[in-house]
Amino acid sequence: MYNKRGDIMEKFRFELTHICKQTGARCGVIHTPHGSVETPMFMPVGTLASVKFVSPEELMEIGSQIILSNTYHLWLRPGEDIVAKAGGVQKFMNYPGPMLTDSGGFQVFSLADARKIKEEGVTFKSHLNGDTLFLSPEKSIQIQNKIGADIIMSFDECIPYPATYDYVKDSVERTLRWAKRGLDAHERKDDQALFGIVQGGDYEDLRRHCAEELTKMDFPGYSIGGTSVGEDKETMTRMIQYSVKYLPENKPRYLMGVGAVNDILVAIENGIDMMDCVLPTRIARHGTCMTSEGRINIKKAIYKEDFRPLDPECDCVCCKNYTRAYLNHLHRCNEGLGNRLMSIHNLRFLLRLTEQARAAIKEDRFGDFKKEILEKYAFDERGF
RNA sequence: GCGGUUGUGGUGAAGUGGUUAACACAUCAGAUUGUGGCUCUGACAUUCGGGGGUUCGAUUCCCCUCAGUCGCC
Repeated sequence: MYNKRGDIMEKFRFELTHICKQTGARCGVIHTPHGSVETPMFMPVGTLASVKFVSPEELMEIGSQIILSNTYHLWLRPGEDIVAKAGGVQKFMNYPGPMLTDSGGFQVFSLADARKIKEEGVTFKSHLNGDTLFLSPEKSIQIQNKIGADIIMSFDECIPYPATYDYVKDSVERTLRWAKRGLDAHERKDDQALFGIVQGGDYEDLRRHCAEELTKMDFPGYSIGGTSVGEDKETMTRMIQYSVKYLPENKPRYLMGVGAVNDILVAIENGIDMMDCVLPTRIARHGTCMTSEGRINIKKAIYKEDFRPLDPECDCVCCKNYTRAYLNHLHRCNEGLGNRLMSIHNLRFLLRLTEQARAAIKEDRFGDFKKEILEKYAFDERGF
C-alpha cells in the first residue's frame, strides 16, 4: 500500500471496484501521489502533523493508509512556510503515505473566539495568543498548497445543529461561493485533489442543492460536513443519505468527523468511502478503549488486577504484549506509554473494522457483516 | 521533668461561637465524533485527636488527657 520504493507520483484518481449487492456499500481505490488507499477506510487524525502519541512507523504497522492534518493548526504553528521548506507535510513529519488536510473551517467555528463571518471570509481570534486572524477560502487553499497534502478541503462553514432553515440556506449558498473561490485559487490541481464540502444541515433540499452545485464544479471528490455535531443518530443517517443521493457515483465521498463503530457501519452502508475521527485517539488518552467485549474504561478499579490483554481478539502491539492491569497502572501514573498503547489499539480496532468491511463488501454481504458486528460488540447508543 | 507549639476526610491544607466544614491531590463513577495531548462533569468528613466544662449553641473559648514536634534541664 505504501510507496516504500519511492514516490509514485500518480495523479489523483478514484477507482470504484465493487458495489455490495446486499447494500449500497462500495469498495474502491484512491490513487494519490504518495500511494494508494483502499476504500472504505478510516483515517487517523494528526492535527498538528502528529497523531498524538503514535509515530508514523507505528501507524504503518497497524494498517493506517492515510492520515489527516489540519490547516488552521499548522498555519498557526509552525507556519505553512516552514512546512513548505521541509518539503511538505509528509517529509516534515516523516510520513511517506498519503495525507489529507482539513481546511481549518471546523476550527474557526469550534475553537476560535469572537468570530465574524462575512462574504470575504472569517475574522476571529487565535486560540493561542488572541491575535486577530483572518481566514478566507483563498487563504485556506494557499496554505494547503504550501502544506502539500494529497487531498485538501475547501473552506466551509460547519453549521451547528440544530439550525433554522433560513440560516442553513444562507450558509450553504456562501459555502458554495467559497467552494468556487477555493477552486479558482487552487494552484496545485495536478498533485493535490481539492474536495468540495456538502452542507445543508438535515434539510434534504438544501443538501441536494449543495451536492448538485458542487458536482457542477466537478471536484475530484466530495466531503459531507456538518455531521457529528450533536445531532442524533437518525438525523446523522438522514444527513448522509440526503448528501450521497445527489453525489456522482464515480467520485469518492468523505464523511467528516465520524468515528463511532455504529456510525462507521451506517456510513459505509450508505456509500461512504472515507471517514476520519479524533474519537479513537481522544478516548484512548482519556482511558477508554473499544474492544471485542465492548467499551472498556481502563481507569476502573476492576482492572487493577486484571492480567488479561485489553482485547484478547486484537492483533495490535498493545493487546499482544500488555495486560489491563499494567495499562490501568500506566493511566493512574499518567505515563505516556499508556496513552500510546491505547491509542494504537483503538486505531487498530477501527482500521481492522474497515478492513473487514471491505472484505464483506467484496463478498456482497455487508448487510450481514454490519448486523454481526453490532450484535457481537453490543455497543451502546453512542455507538462505540 | 519543665516550657513552647501543633493535632480538621486517604494525603496536604483553609476556616468560623450559630443554617449544607473551603480548596487541592488521591479515590470512585461518568463524559468524549472534520483534536486547544496530560481534559471535562459528578460523588466523596452527620464531622474537626479523646474526655469534661462554659454557652441557647462549640471544630472554634476553658480544663484535663493523649499524640506529634521544637527548645531547655
